[in-house]
Amino acid sequence: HTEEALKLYQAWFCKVRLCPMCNWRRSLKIAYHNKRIVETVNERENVRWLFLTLTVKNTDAESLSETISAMFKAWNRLVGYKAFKTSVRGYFRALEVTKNRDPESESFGTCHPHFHVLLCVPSSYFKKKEYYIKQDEWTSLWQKAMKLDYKPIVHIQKVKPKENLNELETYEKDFKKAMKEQNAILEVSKYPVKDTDVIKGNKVTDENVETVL
DNA sequence: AACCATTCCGCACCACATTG
DNA sequence: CAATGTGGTGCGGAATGGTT
Repeated sequence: HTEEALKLYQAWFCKVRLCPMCNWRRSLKIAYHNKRIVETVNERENVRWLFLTLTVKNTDAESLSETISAMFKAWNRLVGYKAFKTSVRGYFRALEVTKNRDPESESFGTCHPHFHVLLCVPSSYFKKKEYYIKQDEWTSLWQKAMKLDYKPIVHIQKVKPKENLNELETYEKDFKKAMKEQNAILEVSKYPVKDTDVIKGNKVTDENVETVL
């Protein structure tokens, strides 16, 4: 349904999901790719970019792989939904897994897999009712796709458009900034079900964010 | 009819191994 | 060494069937 010219490069980091070095090397390659794609698309099409983060509750190490494959399936459902198809013209999706390394924390050792998604939407996304998807709707779409019995933490924000297309780095900066902000939000966010599901900040998170773009 | 879930299949990509 | 083969994974379209 989406035009091929707008299809964003897609990748999932490292088979050994928790290996920071593999992720790091890989992400450098992908970052370079994405920068070029975003620039090219901006030259040809009048589009905006959104930054979406999809999360689930923390999981223990044993069920991590199940959770992740459930997330992939859920993602496939999500992109099939009407709302998504009409509003989104392309995307880049990255899986990130962080681990709570704070020995003081109740949720010490639990894993926190989540998707970071760069969405390409029409420039009229915010104006047209048939395009715009509110944060609540993103949340319920993700909840439905994941078949969750709780409200997942979902965050969406726009990447500031820069007129100046020559500067590749502007998007890099904006994207980094968006990631940092969203991770800051994740760090202080609680899931309503249990307080042991609080996501605590840790060094690994910051490093991963730093290296994704 | 519209929307969504599910399954199937071919394809692309990648890591790794084998071959010439 | 490069070229080629192979298995695993996810994508994406088609088809099917269920639900409203």
